[in-house]
Amino acid sequence: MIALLKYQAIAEDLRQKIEDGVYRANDQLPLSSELEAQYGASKMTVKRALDYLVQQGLIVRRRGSGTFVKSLDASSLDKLIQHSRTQLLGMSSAYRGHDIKSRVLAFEIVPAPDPVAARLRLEPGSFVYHIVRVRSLDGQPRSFERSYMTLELIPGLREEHARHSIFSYIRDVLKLHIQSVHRLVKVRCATPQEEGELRLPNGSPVAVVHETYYLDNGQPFNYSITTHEPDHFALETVLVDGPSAKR
Amino acid sequence: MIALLKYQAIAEDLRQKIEDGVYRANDQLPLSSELEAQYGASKMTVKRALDYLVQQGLIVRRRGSGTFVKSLDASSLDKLIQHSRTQLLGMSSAYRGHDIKSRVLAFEIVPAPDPVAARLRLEPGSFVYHIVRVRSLDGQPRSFERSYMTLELIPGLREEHARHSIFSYIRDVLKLHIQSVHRLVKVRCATPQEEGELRLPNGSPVAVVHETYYLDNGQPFNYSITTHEPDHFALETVLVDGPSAKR
DNA sequence: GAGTGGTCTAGACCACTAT
DNA sequence: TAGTGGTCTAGACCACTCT
Repeated sequence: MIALLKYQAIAEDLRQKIEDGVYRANDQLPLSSELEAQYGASKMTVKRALDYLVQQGLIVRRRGSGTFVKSLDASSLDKLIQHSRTQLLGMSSAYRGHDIKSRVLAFEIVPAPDPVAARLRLEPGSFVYHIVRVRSLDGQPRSFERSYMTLELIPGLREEHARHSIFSYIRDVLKLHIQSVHRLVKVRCATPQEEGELRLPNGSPVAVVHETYYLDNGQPFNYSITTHEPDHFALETVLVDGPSAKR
Repeated sequence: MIALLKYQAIAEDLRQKIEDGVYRANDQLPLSSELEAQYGASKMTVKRALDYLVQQGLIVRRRGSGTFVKSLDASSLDKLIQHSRTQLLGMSSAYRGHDIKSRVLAFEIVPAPDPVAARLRLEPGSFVYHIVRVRSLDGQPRSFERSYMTLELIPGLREEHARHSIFSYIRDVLKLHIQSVHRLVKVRCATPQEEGELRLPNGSPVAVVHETYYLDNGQPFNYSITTHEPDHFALETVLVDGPSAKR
């Protein structure tokens, strides 16, 4: 286990207390000054911890009045807590404990098609891995993924990795860090191929997620288009208003 | 115009420079120490400004090596910059300059159905506004919205407001602040009513967005289910990995 | 080892809410 | 006016990268 930063430890502790019902919906949290004393932390550090929970959608802060647990129903609370733990993880980590299988339909090296080259910032015709997989959860096909990865940035990738976790190869073997993912969600009808692979009825709707993955040096290394069957697809986000200064 | 906080002003200035091409993809930004001198700001404040840009997906920071503009293609950059400006705004603000119309199909006060009462944290049977609207952009129907708002929290709402902007009534007249939105996206086939209102072909796929809006006191005041026609629906998000301390 | 960003502190001062 | 959270600073010290 990796040691937590102080503000993360404070946030984690408070999150646990919210999860355990020590602090309930609408409760006021201890004052900042009390939390500072309690955790032996400075004002900035406590603030940072609380900001983290605001970002995750669990609490609300109001200048002049206090910090409160959001009025959430049990199911939303559960989902938020789950969600905050699985933000940037691949499917393999997010669904730990389930039986995840990846069937590899294609694993080849090809010149990048133009739109792919643009997104991966490659010279037209640069070589990329082209990987097509069907991913199943507990035996049921859930998503159809077509992904393009820059050959140069991810050397030595094998079909073997595609069958398990490409991300663990990148992280554990290549020692590279994924910094961020840019995601675009759209909707359309399944193609005949998708209907076949995902065992969908004719004309079924699907969610199409376009993702570009970036390393911590700012380079995109993976562009993928993933089609999700509609019954289990659900994407959650929390949008929080920022500070707005001097009205 | 509202005065910007110092870190926001710095972030804004740097964002503008990225947009203007002063800093281009893969460029290294000035060192933190140089930015501190340039803006007359402390280390923490500069860091906060840069964190803001990281959050928006524009830059990448690497301890020991520097801060760099992400390697983005022009179209992604445009979208990100647009996106960062329209995070929490309603449709009316996000599409300023376009012709937005809301046709109100229903505006009534009813006892909250159970699932709605749960999400709005109301006693079963409490009264809520029930508003159904079709929203059109430049004359084309884009979304079908069914929304439930807590009567008690939003007094005095009239059909008139629903035809224009409910949010501006809440903000400007009631002087309430929207703190956050919890959003869930799903996919399914359009219902016959949706097909009719959105002028969709039979069996068309639609994106269904469930949103719960919270005030800055932590109370949910609006639960809405919005169906979007598939051709123009596109939802973007940026996920960024957090700090990870002491490996 | 020299240079980068990251965390944390202690405290001054500001903005907002409640009463 | 008392009490809340928010911003910003100056500086100590830490963690990582590069060469």
